[in-house]
Amino acid sequence: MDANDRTGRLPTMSDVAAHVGVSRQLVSLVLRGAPGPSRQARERVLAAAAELGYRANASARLLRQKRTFLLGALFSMRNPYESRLVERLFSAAAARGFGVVLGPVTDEADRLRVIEGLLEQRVEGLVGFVPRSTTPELERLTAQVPLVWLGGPAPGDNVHIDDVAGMRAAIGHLRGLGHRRIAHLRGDGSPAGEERCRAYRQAMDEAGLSSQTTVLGGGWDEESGADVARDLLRRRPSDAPTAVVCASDQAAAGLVQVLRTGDGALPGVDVPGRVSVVGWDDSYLAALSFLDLTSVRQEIAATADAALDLVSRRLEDPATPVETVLTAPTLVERGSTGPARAHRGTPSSQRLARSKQTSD
Amino acid sequence: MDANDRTGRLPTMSDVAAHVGVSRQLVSLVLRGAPGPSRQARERVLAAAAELGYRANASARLLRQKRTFLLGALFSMRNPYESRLVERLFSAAAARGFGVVLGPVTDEADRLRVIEGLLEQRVEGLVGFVPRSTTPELERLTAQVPLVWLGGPAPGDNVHIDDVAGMRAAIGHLRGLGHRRIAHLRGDGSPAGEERCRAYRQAMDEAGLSSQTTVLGGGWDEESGADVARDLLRRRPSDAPTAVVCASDQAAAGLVQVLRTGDGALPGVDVPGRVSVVGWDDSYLAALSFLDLTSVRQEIAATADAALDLVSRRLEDPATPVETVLTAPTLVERGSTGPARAHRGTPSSQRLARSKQTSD
DNA sequence: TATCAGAGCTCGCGGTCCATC
DNA sequence: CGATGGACCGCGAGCTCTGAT
Repeated sequence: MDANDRTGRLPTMSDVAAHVGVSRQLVSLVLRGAPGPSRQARERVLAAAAELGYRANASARLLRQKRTFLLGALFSMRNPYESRLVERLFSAAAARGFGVVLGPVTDEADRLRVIEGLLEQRVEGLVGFVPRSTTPELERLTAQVPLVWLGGPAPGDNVHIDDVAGMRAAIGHLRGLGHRRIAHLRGDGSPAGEERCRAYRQAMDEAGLSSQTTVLGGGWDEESGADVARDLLRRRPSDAPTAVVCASDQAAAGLVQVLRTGDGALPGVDVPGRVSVVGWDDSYLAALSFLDLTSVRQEIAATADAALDLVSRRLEDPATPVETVLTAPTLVERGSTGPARAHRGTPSSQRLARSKQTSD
Repeated sequence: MDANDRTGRLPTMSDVAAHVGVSRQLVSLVLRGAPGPSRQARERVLAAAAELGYRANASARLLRQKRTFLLGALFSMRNPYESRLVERLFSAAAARGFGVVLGPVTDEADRLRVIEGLLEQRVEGLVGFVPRSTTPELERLTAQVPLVWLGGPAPGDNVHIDDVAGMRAAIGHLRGLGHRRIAHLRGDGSPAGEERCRAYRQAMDEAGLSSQTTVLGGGWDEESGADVARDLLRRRPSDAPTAVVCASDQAAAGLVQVLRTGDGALPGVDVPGRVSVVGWDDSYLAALSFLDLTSVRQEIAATADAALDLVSRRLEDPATPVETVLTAPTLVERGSTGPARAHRGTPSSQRLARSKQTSD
């Protein structure tokens, strides 16, 4: 427990070996847990290593080994869903004997530099969230390494939620509650947003509700939901959707809060009494007691596992055909959806129908 | 633009050197941008490197160099504030010639392994968020490397917000609006939470409001705020605080939303009409249009810079005395705080005072 | 003499540092 | 000044060597 003497440098395997009076290789074998060393040798080496405060040098190990068993993760730390998934990627990768090097992307232009950094660390593959847009440089770079895209459709291997199945589930649930005017609060213009919007249209068609198709807003965050809410509050009930399927929980949260609270002179309306809202992701937001959002769940663990399966396969056989894995969503039913109301009463009678009001 | 030939291994400096017909060292000098090589040599080497698709090997460089110029960041990816700060740490460190290695902590027990991983990568110092609790192993480990704690008081170098100054600003603001019954929605029992709570008491004392001191709840997240809101909604106005200073924006968000919307049979109340709310951090939540929280701002950039200053100083001189840097907070005034109302009217007259109500 | 566990030796991973031409 | 040769960072792969069975 001497820690390292203040030599300014950490002890190496040679130091440990000298301390015990054995060869450096023996120390290496012991510390790696490799077969060979005798029980006695093991104990003495481990004791010496602890005493000297030995700590492996990752650079040296990585440099020497044929493979690094490292994967890079390309994501935004600002996005809770991405962070969660990357967290999960850690344990899933560890279970397969891989380490994960984080590559947090800040600006879109930064992406290239992050990838270069990961490649300099000799990651064997990449798992990353689809960029809003791509560039020739990006494509050239990503062609050099096995890569699986997450979060939306992309050229090459990719894993993302089955948007159509999710929309079918959400819209089926709402139909069962009597809704017909079911709108979609869309994400942005990225491939992921477009895909989800297409899925909404398709699911509405399949449900025989083509004529009710309405796409609102445009954005993933709370503010996008809030904007749409203000729009809806201005409409007459007969002119507004009775349900909204959102592209994200964040947007759903903004939508619900502004719908309930109102805005300035606009009085709030009840959720789900007047409008039912479905979120997307089933993030922690959806589970908050005061939001209690029905949400289309993306299984984070399943997505992470599928991504690693794909990377592993491509590492083993670079010629394996490109694959898209759609993960199965599940609808988590909570309190933000409820029966559709027939709009026959006057606004005032509706107002009385539910005795919730804001005092003061 | 040949990319690397499919030899299975990336080209090395030797390959580039051979391709140009010069020595490996010259290539090294050119790629490092070191002085020495002639203009001609530079161009030819760079061209060859691009042609062959050369990419530096970080492990080899780190292994050879005397110093790594690497810092480790210990944080939770689930915490938006921590993630933001670490993001900022990246650019701030880069400006000083340091790289940052991320060490995302998941479980508290995991912390040790994360630190060990960073030390194996030979980070020269650590910047980390204070743990909820400490252990002997943790202390032994952190004693081996220059370390600056963030987010709360801790033994050793640390940088965190000046809680007392923040509380003074918040309470002063509220006093100016006529509030006296100013409560505190506290964080958890961690050092950071305790410190902020102490600061609240001190600031209340200084404001001559000792008798009005009230501490509510316990937790940083939205749900903690929601719980406190439900408690407040049950109280008679004369028995409830007219203002609440929260330990976090997240808690403030939960508080405001449940206060406004009400809960089940409990009708909502107006914010800031009935209760003023102050958040803490000035995170993106505070700026959301429908929350619009007055909040005590923690300057992320200033905190990151101060942390790097401290680490740098300790790297240069390990014997420099332990230091605590308190960053100056600023109060960002928004719409969640307003004039205190005298509670002389009847509840019904109060209800009429503001014509916001929930219909349907 | 053949076998084999246990330990050691040599080389080199891909760069940088220093001295030298 | 511009370029080079050699040593070396800390470790792991693969082989050799030793002595006991």
